[in-house]
Amino acid sequence: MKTVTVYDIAKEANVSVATVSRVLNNTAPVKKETRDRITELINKYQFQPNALARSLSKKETGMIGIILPDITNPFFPEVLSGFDREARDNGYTYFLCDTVSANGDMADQYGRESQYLSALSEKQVDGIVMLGGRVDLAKPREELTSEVLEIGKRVPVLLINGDLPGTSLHRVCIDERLGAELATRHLIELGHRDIAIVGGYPHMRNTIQRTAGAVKTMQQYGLKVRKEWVLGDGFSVESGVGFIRQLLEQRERPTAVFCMNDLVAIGVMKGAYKAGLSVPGDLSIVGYDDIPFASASTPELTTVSLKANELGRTAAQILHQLISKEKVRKTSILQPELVVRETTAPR
Amino acid sequence: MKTVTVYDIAKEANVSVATVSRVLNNTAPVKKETRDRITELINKYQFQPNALARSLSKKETGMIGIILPDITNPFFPEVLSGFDREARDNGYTYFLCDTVSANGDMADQYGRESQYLSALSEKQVDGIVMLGGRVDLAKPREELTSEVLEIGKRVPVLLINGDLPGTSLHRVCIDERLGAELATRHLIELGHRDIAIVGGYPHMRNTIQRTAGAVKTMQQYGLKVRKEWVLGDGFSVESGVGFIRQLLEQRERPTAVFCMNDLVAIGVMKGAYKAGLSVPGDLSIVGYDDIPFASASTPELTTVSLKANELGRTAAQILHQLISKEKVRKTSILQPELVVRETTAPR
DNA sequence: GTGAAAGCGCTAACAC
DNA sequence: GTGTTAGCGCTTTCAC
Repeated sequence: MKTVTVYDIAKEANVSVATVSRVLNNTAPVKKETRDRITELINKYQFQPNALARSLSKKETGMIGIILPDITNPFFPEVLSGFDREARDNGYTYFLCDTVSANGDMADQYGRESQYLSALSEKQVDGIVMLGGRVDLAKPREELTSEVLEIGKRVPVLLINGDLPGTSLHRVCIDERLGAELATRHLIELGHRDIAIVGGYPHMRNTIQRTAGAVKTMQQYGLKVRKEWVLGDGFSVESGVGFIRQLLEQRERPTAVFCMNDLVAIGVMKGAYKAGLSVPGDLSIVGYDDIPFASASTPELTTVSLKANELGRTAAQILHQLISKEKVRKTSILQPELVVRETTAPR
Repeated sequence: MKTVTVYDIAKEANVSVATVSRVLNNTAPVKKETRDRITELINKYQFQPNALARSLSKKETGMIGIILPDITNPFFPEVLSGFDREARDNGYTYFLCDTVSANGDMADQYGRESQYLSALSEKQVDGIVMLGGRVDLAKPREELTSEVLEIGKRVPVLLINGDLPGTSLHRVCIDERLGAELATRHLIELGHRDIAIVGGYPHMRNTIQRTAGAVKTMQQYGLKVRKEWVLGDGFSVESGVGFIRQLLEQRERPTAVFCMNDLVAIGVMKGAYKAGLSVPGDLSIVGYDDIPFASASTPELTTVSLKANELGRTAAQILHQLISKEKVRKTSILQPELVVRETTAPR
């Protein structure tokens, strides 16, 4: 079953391939009569132009690459979904490049990012968006940065909620500090003075910023930030369970805990239950991200919405503008929002 | 900044493009000396072969398309993650085609599937996998089927947990009936006799099969299946909340409920709490899918694992074989597994 | 309004 | 071992 090409259509229609191409792309007027003849043949043979050939000559593919760490982390599908919608509407189709997921082997995460980066570049994608992974690092190694910078010269690169110091790549972010402030202030206004801050990784920008926001707010209100109530290393449910256990082992206990993300918050909640505490009766908990589970748990989780969907949507818009060579400002910052639900209560 | 091509490399190395191509693909022996010279230039210019051109001439792209309804539904990232891992290892990169997500506009879901189907085909993907959407329909419209069949003639198509009656497309599935049997039997063995079956959509194959499995099992044990305890139309948390409300309004109440998926189960659990019931004290609940949240909730959800990850992994394997023109059996069936956690207890 | 022909960048016979 | 050259299937000047 030979695949039919513009030549086949052209021949049978007694025109040149140029004309076929013209009706295909509506790129120049064609006499209605010939146009109809061609259209008919196209339908007859179910002709589908080869996108590879087209892209090769047009030097644009309508393909985008999106590199992220783990689609299994519910935060990412949310931004992806916003991104998808917008990108789709603009006629793009995208490669999903997951650098960790499944094998859970973080070890070579950055190596995999590099592989994808060059694979995408070879595939001539029109644009690349990165989130998580190296762009989350507070101090990425030099090569990690320069590599992206190099790619960025050939194709638009957009960072979501990340940065690569010194590159001035385009990025769309959430105001992380503000999010943390919102959460902390909420707790304080409920009368809490003994607040723990748990989760995250000290080498990640988001953790640093969120922690800074929380600490600053507590200090503004004259609250003391206790070292032993600031626990790190983990973004998972399990780590959350561990954090609350550590907290409960101490002589003095906090009455509220601000978690670096919702997964940790869920873990903390689980751990609290197992320890016989009631939430929010004995312990108020606020998360961060507002993943779907946040509203599915019982009690429903009070959290900070990162506007994941909007983040993705905005990213797609900006990337599109970048690809269209429109002027775009380097950094777009979205405002997070506190979502008060059921895990927080007056002290 | 002109992009460098094999010609540039060839010229500077004083060889022909053929030789460059040879070292690029290791497709024929090249004298070490010339090889080194070429390799050096490749590095010097950071030369990256244009995958479009390569694919155009080789007639293979290393690209796969995967069409699914909603990446925001936690079941899908799980299978995607298994798929990703395996596909990546085999050198594929894939387009994620989400047909619902974000806008939540189910209305034109099938239309979007069609669009993606032809977009992928034009992009010359090496294979396509479909899950959810039309392949979940018990009785898909004729065009929905024939369209896929048509595409299937030009490129391998694999269905995950779905089918298109009369097409004999390759597919990898879970034994849905068995899963439902496992769940139901578990409940019965705990002493429950009043079991409700809630969630799903009557026009979907999985719902039909799961319901059939549950009903059959109940009958085997001589239990009565009450019409008013079989509630449909919904796979969401909200629908679950609605189902339990309906159940509790009735004069006689079930002591256990088998849910069509975990989201519904979570909703049922929420609703039960709001109504002042304790789980599993007053009501045992079992879900279906084993999404990550199933083990994160409190109490942790007893559910049937669909082996989502394995489903994805297997799909990638089989698709690879299909692409490599190896012999593969049409249907692969995976066994589900009951995961007993905390939402089920003796009557 | 339409055609001829030169690319786009790579691979793969085939010849030497 | 290496070079020549004809594709792969489409777009796009430039003529007419």
